[in-house]
Amino acid sequence: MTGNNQSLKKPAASLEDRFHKILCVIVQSYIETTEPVGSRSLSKILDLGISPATIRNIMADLTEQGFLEQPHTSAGRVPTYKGYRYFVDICMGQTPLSTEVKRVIEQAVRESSQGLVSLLTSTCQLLAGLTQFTGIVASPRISQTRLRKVEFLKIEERRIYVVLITQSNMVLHKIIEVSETLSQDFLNSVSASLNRQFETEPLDDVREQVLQSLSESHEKYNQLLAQAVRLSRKAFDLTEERQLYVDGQSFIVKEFNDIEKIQRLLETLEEKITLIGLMDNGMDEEGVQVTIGEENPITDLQTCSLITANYSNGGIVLGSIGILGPTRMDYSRVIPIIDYTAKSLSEAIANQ
Amino acid sequence: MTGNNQSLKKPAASLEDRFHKILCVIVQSYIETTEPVGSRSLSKILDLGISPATIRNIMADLTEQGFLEQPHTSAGRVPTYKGYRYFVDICMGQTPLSTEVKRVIEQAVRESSQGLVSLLTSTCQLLAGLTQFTGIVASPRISQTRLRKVEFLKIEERRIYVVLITQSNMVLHKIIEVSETLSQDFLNSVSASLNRQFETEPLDDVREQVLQSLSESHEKYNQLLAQAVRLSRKAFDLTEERQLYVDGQSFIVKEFNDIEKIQRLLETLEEKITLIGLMDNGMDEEGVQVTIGEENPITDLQTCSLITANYSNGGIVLGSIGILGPTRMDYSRVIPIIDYTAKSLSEAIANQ
DNA sequence: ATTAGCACTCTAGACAAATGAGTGCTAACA
DNA sequence: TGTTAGCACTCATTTGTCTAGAGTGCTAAT
Repeated sequence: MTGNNQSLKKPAASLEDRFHKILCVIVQSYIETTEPVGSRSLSKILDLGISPATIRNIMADLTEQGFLEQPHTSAGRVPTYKGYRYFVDICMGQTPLSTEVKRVIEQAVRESSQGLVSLLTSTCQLLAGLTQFTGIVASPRISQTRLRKVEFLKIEERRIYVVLITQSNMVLHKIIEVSETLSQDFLNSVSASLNRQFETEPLDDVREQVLQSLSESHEKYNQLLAQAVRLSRKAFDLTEERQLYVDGQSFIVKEFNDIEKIQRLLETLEEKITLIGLMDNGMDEEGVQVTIGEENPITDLQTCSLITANYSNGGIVLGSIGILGPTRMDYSRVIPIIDYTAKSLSEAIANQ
Repeated sequence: MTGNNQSLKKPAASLEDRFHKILCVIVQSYIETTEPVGSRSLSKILDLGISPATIRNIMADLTEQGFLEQPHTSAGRVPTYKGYRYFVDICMGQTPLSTEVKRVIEQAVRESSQGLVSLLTSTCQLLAGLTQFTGIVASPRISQTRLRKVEFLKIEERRIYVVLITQSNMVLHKIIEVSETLSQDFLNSVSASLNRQFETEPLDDVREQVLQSLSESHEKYNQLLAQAVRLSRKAFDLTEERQLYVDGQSFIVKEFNDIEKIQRLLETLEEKITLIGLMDNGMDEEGVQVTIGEENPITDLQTCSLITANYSNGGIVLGSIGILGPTRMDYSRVIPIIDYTAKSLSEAIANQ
């Protein structure tokens, strides 16, 4: 799906040098102008003394090979997703980020030390602002993270506020309801014991171990222990309460003039669950991932490209960030932004 | 701005009965069909044996008085914001909510007991889903709420996680950074003392009192107390970190076919700060507030109507919820939904 | 006061013609 | 054999014109 270089491994090998050059220039020109590019203007841009007629022949071949297509007979050529893929994988250079942009990213990420939610929210805003496309941020898969500390805070007779602090100092919190009345002292003792016992376990394993410790201590089974187990089970039952932050939907309108397409895109962006699944697809891969047009499994997004990168802590991938824009976006500009932002975000989480 | 019944207090007094009836039917018909309504069809709908010509005369008068306008000379009439205002204030009945809708609202609000953020998020989704317009929810003005409990949790050498529980059992939390190393024991003693001292104070006053208690205990001033004061000051410096939740932007596309207008609206919805200010405008008023078209101070929203209601706890208004839709929305359908949702939300907060 | 009748206005849609960008093909050329 | 000039052709877009239809405002009759 993503990062597929399928049939096109080497540049000069699979396509003649000129083919290569012409394809790149077509994509580049189309990205700049949004206009289908014709043989005459291409001949001028190339400035290699090749006549439009020759170029027409080459373009016909490229079309046959699936890199280009024509909106209609008498229009210029437009890249297919395969054309963009070739461009991204082979032709494209990356515009290095100016130190100013870097500073903006670092600052934005550093300033929001008000906890994870505000950090992710402002990262999302940052992405949208810098790229001028729709920013998307998926919150961490918490089950993969390791726990450092648990605290229980009784806020009412049967309601307990649970604070979970991960190894990377992320603070998670939830309210749980319990059926029995538990004293704060009891809660403290449970948390103390948990903290000692499970300090470095991935969250997913904690529940398992709680159950095990129950059976191990079978003989000293008692009422309190049972309560502690019930409590812990609820506390760690976080069943992937993933969040998805989206910002800059208005940029979508700018890029598409088909009103129905706009609506479908906005609807898709409101389907958080689908999008989270999509973002998670790239969790295994490193670096920036580019999903172009029809490479995207979600039909409504097949006129778009999704640029994502993971953020992580201590080698463990937590979640991913990215932007959604039209296939004809300026990849060389956007990719470095996503890359740097993801890295800065990872650092910010590590330094918290 | 909102709730203004300016020049039109009594129905039968200011306008003849027939004027009243015709205006109402025009608004109603336009809301249903989205088509400018002409004299002929109106004559049929009314079925009072009044000829189109007569109706034309009346419509001309209503236009002169500013209740109606014509998109162009040969079109039917369309209500102005003043026309809608008359309709909402005087003509309109409210469609009572079906028990099913009520149950949906209560259930949605009740199910999300995972804390305030998720409660507000799902309320917003609920509003969008039920009304099929864009849902907007502003988080509580926390400075107005009363405090019940404060806890400090040391998550790192110089980072402290502060949990604030309000009288209405809302949980607020933030991370603060301190310059000196503080022991968890010390933190506990500070929170214990604060809890005793300020239990029922509005959050805004707490900081004041902390400073006062400092000067009062001037003679017993010591290092620890100074630290405690610094800590508390930071903890309570919440400077209105308001959140705004928006959901269902895609519904905007459905309602407007001008692509530029859509973009401007989406941009406005991304300007959270502006919107929060707008929502806060109605904080003093009770019940559902309707801001129609040009009544709205924000230019880009003047083709829309904003329906809002406050949610509160113990008589104190916390924040507001609402929807944004086109001026020609079905007010009688939407208003009861907002009303009931706001009340349910208030209850949910109270029962937490 | 109400209404019928009529001339008038304006929009939306249909149709045709002109425009122009761009192609594909063929024959000539180096 | 690869390249190019030339030309006929295609098709989207634009412009102009026309018509149908809906609705109005005005006037004169009831």
